[in-house]
Amino acid sequence: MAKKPSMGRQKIKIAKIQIKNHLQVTFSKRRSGLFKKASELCTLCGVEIAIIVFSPAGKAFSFGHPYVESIVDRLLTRNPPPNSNALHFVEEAHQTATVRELNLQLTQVLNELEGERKRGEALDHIRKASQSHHWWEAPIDELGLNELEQLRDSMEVLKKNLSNQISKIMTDQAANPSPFFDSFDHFESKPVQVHFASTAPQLCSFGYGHEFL
Amino acid sequence: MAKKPSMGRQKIKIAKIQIKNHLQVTFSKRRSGLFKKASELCTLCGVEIAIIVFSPAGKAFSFGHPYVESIVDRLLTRNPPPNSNALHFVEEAHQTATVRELNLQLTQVLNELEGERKRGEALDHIRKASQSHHWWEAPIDELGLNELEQLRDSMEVLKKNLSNQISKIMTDQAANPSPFFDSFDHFESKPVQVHFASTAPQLCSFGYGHEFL
DNA sequence: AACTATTTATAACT
DNA sequence: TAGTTATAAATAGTT
Repeated sequence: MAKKPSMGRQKIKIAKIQIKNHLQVTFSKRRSGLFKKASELCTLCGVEIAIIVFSPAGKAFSFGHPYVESIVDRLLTRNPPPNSNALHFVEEAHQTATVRELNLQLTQVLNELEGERKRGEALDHIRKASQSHHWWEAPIDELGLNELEQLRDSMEVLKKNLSNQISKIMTDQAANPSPFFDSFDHFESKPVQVHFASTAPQLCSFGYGHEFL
Repeated sequence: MAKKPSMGRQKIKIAKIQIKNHLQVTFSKRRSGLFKKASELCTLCGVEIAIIVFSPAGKAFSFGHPYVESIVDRLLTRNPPPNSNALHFVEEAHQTATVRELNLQLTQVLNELEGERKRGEALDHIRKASQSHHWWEAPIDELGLNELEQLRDSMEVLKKNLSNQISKIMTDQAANPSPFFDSFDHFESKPVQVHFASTAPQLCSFGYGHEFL
């Protein structure tokens, strides 16, 4: 008549579940939980929420209050408050300006993204390279400007070391001037002036999502 | 020394919160919790999720993995609007669609940026923690002539790559009358579909959401 | 799907 | 807005 002492809930790492069966169960449970949370938030705060989920099998699940379509449409059209009637004309008049503004913001953000991405990848490369004996063969295609500058400066140091070392060795042998090193002077005075504006006026990043101001 | 016996979490009824201040706090906390849950579900099950929330004040919050747009687009593709084949409709809505598209791009780029930024910070942390000096500044005293020559050749290649990379970046930054469209060569730009008054065929209701069969 | 031991989220308060 | 604490709610492992 022993009771069954279940292990109860165990702490898990938030990483892709490998066991397929387990994954399916977890997906089902957590999707249900997510929708319930959304439903409660709707009721408690009187807000509109839309959730779209594609299952591992590619099936679509959605939650929407009042409707998924209306909320998606609202986001896309950027319906501010319900007084758009009076503002509509003005907004249309400034359509071009708005587009231009958005383009500017988007460009800035894209630059920022590009910088961050390259930076991350560069760091990744550097990390991997530091563990390798052939670090100098690491591709630099995806390095960002900052990394390239850093690399350039570092290569300058390395060049000097290398130059000294070769000279030392060459002293005992035939002299062999390398045109390669001369070309480095080209980069010496290269001004680098790409600044990434860290502004995203319309959107705010936070914890797990984004806020449209 | 009287202790401080907090009431702790109290059970609440799932109904519209009346106290405005209280509602704001609850909204903020639960929205955060909802996005976290969504994030975990994404990671655990490798699924795509988009969430759109409009606050009581009408502000838009969104969560998307990988992008809100791609998920919305995927849902719409599966449930096509009745007159989606009308080409002139796209032209008619071109202005609006552009704004919408820009907003969407901005959203997805910001999502991406946040991820990259976190990743970069993490890598940066790892790098700083693991090494105090740069690998490329390592002494080369112990290298032999063959290795030095190999190194020199490698640097030749690296230098070319470096040169090309810097030139490319400088060119991109310098000559861009319309940075938005050029910048978006990185993304596959798809035609914007704007019309959501459609029905959702093959829709199944269950617990808190819907399932598209 | 049902059952619990636990973890996690969060209501009330600072 | 951000912490703290006690408690409600969600859920991982199991049946």
